[in-house]
Amino acid sequence: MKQETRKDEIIRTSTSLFKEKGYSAVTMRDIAKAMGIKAASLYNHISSKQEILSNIIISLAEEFTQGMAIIKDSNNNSIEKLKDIVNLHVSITTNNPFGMASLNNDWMHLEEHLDYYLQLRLNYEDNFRQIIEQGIINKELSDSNAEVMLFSVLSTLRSLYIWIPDKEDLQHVNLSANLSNVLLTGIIK
Amino acid sequence: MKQETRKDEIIRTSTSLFKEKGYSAVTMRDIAKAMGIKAASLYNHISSKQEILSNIIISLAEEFTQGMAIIKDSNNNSIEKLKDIVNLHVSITTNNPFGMASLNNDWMHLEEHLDYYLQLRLNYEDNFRQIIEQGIINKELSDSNAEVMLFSVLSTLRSLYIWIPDKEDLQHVNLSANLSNVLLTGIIK
DNA sequence: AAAGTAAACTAACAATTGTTAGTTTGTCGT
DNA sequence: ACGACAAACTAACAATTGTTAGTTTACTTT
Repeated sequence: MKQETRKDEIIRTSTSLFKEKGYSAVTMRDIAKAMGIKAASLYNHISSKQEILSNIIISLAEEFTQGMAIIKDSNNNSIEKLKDIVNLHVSITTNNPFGMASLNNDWMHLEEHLDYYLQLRLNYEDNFRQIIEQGIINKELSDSNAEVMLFSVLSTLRSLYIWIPDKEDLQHVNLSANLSNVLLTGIIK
Repeated sequence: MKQETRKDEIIRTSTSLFKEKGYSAVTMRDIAKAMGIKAASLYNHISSKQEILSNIIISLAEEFTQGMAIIKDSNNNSIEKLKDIVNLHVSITTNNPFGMASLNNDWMHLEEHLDYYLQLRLNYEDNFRQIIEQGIINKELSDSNAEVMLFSVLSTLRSLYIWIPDKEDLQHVNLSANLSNVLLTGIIK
């Protein structure tokens, strides 16, 4: 663990503000005030407001990409892979729930890195879809619409950031297992 | 069907812009330009930017509240009620997918009506939770964590707006049934 | 033709935006 | 004590923001 630089501190503070009001509604003066300094001082450490957003989003997107690559290439069956994906989301979201808000809601304000982000996301979704389709072929998953399955599971996983900061009683492992169960086997008895 | 007033037209245009960039990033001049008029002209029909957002969000929130009231008071069992809730979301989202983006992402920028909105939302979630808890008591639903179930199902339903405009091949009824199936019985064979 | 009205316009405002330039302050190794 | 450097500051900028005031345009009703 490297210790936190001033730039890291700016990013951490901004992340918290962005999740509450969204990127566009947060001003450089808001960020500065939250750190007890003046807006101009921020520019000793970062080059633009954009850069803060890129740092938050791209690093998270790359975490997902890397996690997915490992899961995809493993020798696990489809169901185990899906459980790993759930765990990946719970893990990343627990470490940075506020950043996940930006990833979900503010990605369209990326300018320079927008194309790169979209590429990562598309790739992630494709891998996810392939795992589900393989599960159907292997008769591990029920033979209903793969798109509906993908959408349903991914929607829940993407919304974790709203929920995780509030429910600290359910720990990591427990939440991941519980969620896998609900997503995979449903809620009906 | 009443015919569309100029104010309705402003709201409709704004709804589309808000879903693409979010409320804060859309200017009155953006809205005006999209309608082929000048920003000042908008004020012949609306009193503020705020009013546009309130109109979009509050009307949708009230639709959900009314729909939930009917479902709650029906004589259906828990599973039928849950299917009705899925159908409610699919129905409202299909009619106004872009408005659902504001409901999900821009509610925090409500000023005057923020408290009212939060009250509607809390009430909705409470009713949803009670239906799930009753389902567990009746042994219609499996006895796992009710909060995880609520979160999982509601997250998927709230994300429908991202998805519905793209997948027009799956019709209303079909999507609703398919989604109910996945949410209730899971994806495992 | 006159009057009324809905809905557009031009021009401007005060406030706020991201950002830059140049300067001061405090801490550290020499 | 001295120089270097990181990191804060003040002051200002050009552009953009939501909004207002007053005016013009084009129909419709009288």
